[in-house]
Amino acid sequence: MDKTGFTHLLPNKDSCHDCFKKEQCLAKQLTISDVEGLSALISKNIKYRCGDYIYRQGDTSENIFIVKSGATKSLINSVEGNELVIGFHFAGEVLGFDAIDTNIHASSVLALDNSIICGFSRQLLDRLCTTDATFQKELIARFSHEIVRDYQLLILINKKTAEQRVAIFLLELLVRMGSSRGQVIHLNLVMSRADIASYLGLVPETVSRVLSKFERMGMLVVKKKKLQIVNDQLLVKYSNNQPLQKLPEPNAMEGNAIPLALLY
Amino acid sequence: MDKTGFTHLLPNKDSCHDCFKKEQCLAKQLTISDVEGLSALISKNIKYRCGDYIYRQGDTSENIFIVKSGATKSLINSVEGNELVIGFHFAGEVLGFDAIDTNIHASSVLALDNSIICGFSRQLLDRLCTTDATFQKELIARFSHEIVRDYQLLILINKKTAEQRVAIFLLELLVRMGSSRGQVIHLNLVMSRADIASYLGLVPETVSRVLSKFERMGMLVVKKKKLQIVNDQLLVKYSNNQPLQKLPEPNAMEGNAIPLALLY
DNA sequence: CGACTGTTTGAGACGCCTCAACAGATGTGG
DNA sequence: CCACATCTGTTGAGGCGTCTCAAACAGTCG
Repeated sequence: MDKTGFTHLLPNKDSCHDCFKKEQCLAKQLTISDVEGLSALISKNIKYRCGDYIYRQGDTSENIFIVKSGATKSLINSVEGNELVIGFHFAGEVLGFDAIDTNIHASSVLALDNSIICGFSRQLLDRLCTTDATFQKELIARFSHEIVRDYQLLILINKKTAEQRVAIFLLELLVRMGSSRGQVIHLNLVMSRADIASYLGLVPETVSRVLSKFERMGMLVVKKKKLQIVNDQLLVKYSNNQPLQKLPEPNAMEGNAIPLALLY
Repeated sequence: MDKTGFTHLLPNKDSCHDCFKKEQCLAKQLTISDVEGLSALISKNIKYRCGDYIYRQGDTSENIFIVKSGATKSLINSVEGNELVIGFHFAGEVLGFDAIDTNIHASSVLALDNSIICGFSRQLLDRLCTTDATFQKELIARFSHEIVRDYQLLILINKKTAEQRVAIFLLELLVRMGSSRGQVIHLNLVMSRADIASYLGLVPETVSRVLSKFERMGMLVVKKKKLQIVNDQLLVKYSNNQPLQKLPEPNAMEGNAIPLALLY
């Protein structure tokens, strides 16, 4: 409510050369040298608070954005008014590809957490495109990557059960958070159940039920937005829709975790 | 069966300048002059027969393709083996964007009909990207467009009823086929019920049922793959999930169309 | 403290899928 | 030419998974 669009734009005092995310930057070469002073066209380190919009559907596109820290979600408002979450974005990921064609954003993006985001002006984009073949390839590669990602999301929503969707979602988060596998992993969900549900084509109640079931199965421990992944192998099996045996009824286990040995 | 990948590659005898689709071409400027002889890098007028693959998921990407006539579908095979139709492509549309990043196609494309397709080598793509700002902008615009299209498909599959999906699908086809509205329109579905179903996240039986219902409502006449759209306004209403009154039971009408006056 | 939001859990409804039977079109071979 | 198989599309009956609706609870904020 009180947070709508409130942002702090810091002066460009930080050089790209010192950026702690320069390895993943769209324009890596600017981080090596900046002979033409192009990095002045970058609005660095814009801080957003949880709930702030980075841009809104329908806005004129001024920048491409790169998430340096924090997390965001992107969503579309359909004509009926309900909103659909189409993605979550973490450090190193690029925002704003949906507006390059029409110059108008087809989706909104807002911060799920306090986030630092780097703004990359359209002017700079055009300039680098024409002068810098490396940048160009990188840009096109990211476009292509985005399309492939959308394809996967389509499969996810089209053909998977609720349990598969949640399992896949969690595994995907594990990968993107860079966690190592095969041990107890703490996963901090920055998004709400409603966000997850919308993203997966479900309702919040269903997401909640599935997480509860996974907890009863001994796959994970749910504590609000903190998850402990106890058995990611089982999660993988569920993501492939291969539950190993008939599941116990909720009331049959009284909320206790099943001995893992029983499941193999 | 006997059609797998059988294609005819004609010599490059046709100039881009004479191409009947040059207005929609990705590289319009080649159609004006070809000073550098770049159009020799284009494999023109490759003919595909119904069922031929243009490329397969996993193939190394050699070309970008532009549909000159006919129709194609693109699909992904998921790990479980079932295939998912993710799009249909008609004259003027570009194929192969999914492989620019990895150089490996993430989807397959095959002809739904006898089709003529123009192959645009990756080499030429790279060359034009670096030398031609207009081409570059056009390419990026088409990428962006593809992403927005995927978003819309996500909404379609995520939040719509079966009837909405079919109605939206038909209206979309009407637009892309360039038909004028407000009169009886003949629509030739080149794809099977199974293709439509897969694309819309349904099963063929459901598509068939919805089409039958629409026919009973007096919205259209179904004759195999030939559709007559009788009342597209009603189709629009159904696409917004606003059926006007309780529907009559199938057996109540004995297959006769409802007098349209009853519906308003 | 109450108001509010987000989450969990349960009971019931409903939409779409599954399975099955059948019709029509198409192709094949004798 | 017909008999037969195959494939696509249609229609029906029943089941299941997810949604809807409702209630209760926890956590947060004023």
